[in-house]
Amino acid sequence: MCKRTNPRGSRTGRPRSTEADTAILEATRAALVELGWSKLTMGDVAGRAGVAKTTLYRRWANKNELVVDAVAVLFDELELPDLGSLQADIEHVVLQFAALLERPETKTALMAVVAESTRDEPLRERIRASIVDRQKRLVLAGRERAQRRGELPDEHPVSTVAALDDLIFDVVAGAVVHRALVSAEPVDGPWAARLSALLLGGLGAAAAR
Amino acid sequence: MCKRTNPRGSRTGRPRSTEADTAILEATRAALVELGWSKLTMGDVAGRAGVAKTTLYRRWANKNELVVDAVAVLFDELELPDLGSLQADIEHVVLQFAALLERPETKTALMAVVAESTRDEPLRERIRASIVDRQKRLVLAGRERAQRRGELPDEHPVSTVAALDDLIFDVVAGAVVHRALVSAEPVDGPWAARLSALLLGGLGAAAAR
Amino acid sequence: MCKRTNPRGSRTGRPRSTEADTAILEATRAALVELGWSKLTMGDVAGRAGVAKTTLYRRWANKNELVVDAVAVLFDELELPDLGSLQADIEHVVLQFAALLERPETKTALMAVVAESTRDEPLRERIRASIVDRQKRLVLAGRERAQRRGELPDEHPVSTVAALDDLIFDVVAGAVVHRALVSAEPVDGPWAARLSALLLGGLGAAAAR
Amino acid sequence: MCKRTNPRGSRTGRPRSTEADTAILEATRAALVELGWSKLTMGDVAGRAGVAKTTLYRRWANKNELVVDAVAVLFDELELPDLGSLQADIEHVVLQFAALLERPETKTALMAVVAESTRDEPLRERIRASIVDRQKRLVLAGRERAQRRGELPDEHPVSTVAALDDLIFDVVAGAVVHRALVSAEPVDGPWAARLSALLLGGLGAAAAR
DNA sequence: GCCTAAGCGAGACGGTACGTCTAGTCTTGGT
DNA sequence: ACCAAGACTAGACGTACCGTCTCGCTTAGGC
Repeated sequence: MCKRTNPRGSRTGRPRSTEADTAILEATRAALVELGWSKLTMGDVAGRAGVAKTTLYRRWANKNELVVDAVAVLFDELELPDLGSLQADIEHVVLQFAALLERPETKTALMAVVAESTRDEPLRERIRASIVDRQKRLVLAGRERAQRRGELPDEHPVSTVAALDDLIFDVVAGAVVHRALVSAEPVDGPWAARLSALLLGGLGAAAAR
Repeated sequence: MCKRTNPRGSRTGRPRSTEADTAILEATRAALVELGWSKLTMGDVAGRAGVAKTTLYRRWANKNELVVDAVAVLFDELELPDLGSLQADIEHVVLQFAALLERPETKTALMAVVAESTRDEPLRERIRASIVDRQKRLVLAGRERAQRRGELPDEHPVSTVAALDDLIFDVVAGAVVHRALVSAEPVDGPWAARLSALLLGGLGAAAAR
Repeated sequence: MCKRTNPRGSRTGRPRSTEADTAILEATRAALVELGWSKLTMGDVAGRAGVAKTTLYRRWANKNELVVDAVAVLFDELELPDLGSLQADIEHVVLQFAALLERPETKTALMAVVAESTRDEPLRERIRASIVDRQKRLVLAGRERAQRRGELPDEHPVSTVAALDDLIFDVVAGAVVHRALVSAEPVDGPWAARLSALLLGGLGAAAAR
Repeated sequence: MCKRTNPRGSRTGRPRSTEADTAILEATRAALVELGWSKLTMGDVAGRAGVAKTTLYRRWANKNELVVDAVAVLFDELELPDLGSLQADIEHVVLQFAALLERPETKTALMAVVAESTRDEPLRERIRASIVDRQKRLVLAGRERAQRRGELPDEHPVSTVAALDDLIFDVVAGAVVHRALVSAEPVDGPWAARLSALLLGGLGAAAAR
């Protein structure tokens, strides 16, 4: 999560304050809400957290890594309750994800750190570990549940299944992000319904709605 | 494109140097390639273009607007030749778009300006006008061509058609961007084939590949 | 005085603000009075002068050089009016110099920059040019005047005279500084009288007072 | 020398390490040689001494007091062997003192702590006790010896004698320091001879050399 | 062929944030 | 009570950019 010099935690010296850890992450989210990514400053975060700037830099190398850690936890809120059909499950997770992207701390931060990550391999890895891979579980769970229900065939080899999971993930997440942040149009029930229809039956099915 | 004080263009005074215009945009793209979005500075661009900083600010209000203009023209390269089937057309445009996102000047700049735009309405409008809406023509053309070919039904009301165009746009563009920049996996032929199968026939069809 | 990139002053670009120059030097002296050398900060000086920190650094490389320039002008106040005898002239300049060293902006700054100069050759040169050599004129004038009065012989070779001037300078300035700042005893009329007696007639003469 | 909480030395608890005391003072002198006053840091001294920063602060209230103690001992090297005449004694002590001021640990530290002391009364007192007053013994001894030799009259009242001692001290020490550190000229045999001639016989005598 | 308004390169300006450094204090566990 | 280690607050450092503002000079229309 944040850098520790000693592998198994040093035994000597004053230990890091865990209160500072949480105060900093909360302050970061608050600053994101108020200021957005580009106006967020380390000094401001330190001030909000009641902490010296050095305490931030002792834990995170730079703004990007701090923000990734601060935002990552929000993505753990996403859940996939069994609503009885794949269609309903998809619509539900799409709306949940859209609600998350509506929040000011995520909408500005997510794109910004992804943008930075195109030039910063360690940051990309951190994003993948903290955010991206953690959400793939939703696709996995949904697909397996649909197979159990018989909504999807399950005789395919493992590699095909993995490729399909990746595809679904990129399509759903990408479509929602693009709709919400690039097109800047609402991700609402009808749109979610059209998207899930497209996924289940292709363009023809989507057009029929 | 860039701000002109007088509505119909002032008749008096020294006219703006068009050489400066193009030199600045080229310098901006070069700086994006070398430095990426976050390390690009106005002073550096001015230096590369052999131009004073004032000359930049006379034309663009800030870094974001300059970068949008510098990058926008690249998106006009996208074309949609008739390859005989909707499937082929989709795969072709997906690969074209992916190639564009591979270029360092686009990959870092696109996400960054979108991130900024979440807090900057004029910037969002500029992005929409310069980049987003310009690419919707591809969806429009592809969908109409498919209808002419009989691959898609065409009796739907206009509003439904528009909503479908928007959906396709968000799904295709979103999926490619997400795959390329977030998942950081290659957008290659097989993946494009799977995506187009999904669009045409839904998950079942995609799984069959 | 302060660094100028172009030798005879660049013709191009916005010229340096001379108001800023004087405001900064005045602010520096005010800060020295209030805070002393070690608590004086560049940011504070900038704030007092109503100027950005960069404007300070554009003119002076560091705190030391700024302080030397700010304090140097104070030393130009020293004068050597003809009081009729070498003894009176010496006592007068000693008391003047002591009054200067009483001022808080000089007393703390002078020793501090001299201390720094032991590790910084350019600074030593600046001190010599701005402060030290400028005061040697007093010794020169006083010695010549005494020779005209016949209080001192004048048939010596030039090199001997120069060595004597240097000696007098180090003895008088050194004694006053040491008395005022190291011994921290008052430099008053009686002490000045004893010192001048010593200079004129040696220990025996000083003891006789 | 350094602070002890209990007046007669506490009986309870672990006693302070005397090895640490000497290691710290040696490390301080070494750091002064390498870095000079302004770049010397407490952390660096602690590191060199193989000691925790806390251990420094347990003994000295701050950097200045530590440096005064570290340097003070060097001044105890000064001696006043009987060379047979006042003139020879003066020249000898002048050259000794100059040699001391040549050493990097003294030249930078002495002026720096004096500068600090202009704003710090306890520090001034510590300097006086540790350094200044300790050297006055040389003046006292030299003057008494000269009186015994008959080189100086000895019928003066005590107050006059004390004032003369102070004057000699300020003149000699001040002149050497000023020559060495401000004028930055060598304090060599000829200069020492001129200075002692001045002291013994005044300007006329000094000019005659 | 002048006049004049705007553009131009250069670079100083006020501001703001950066990431680093140091001072001096505090908190661990261990001697 | 001491010690080593190292985290802590506070705040200055010097640098880098931003976007604005003079400067003196250039350039092309309109007169």
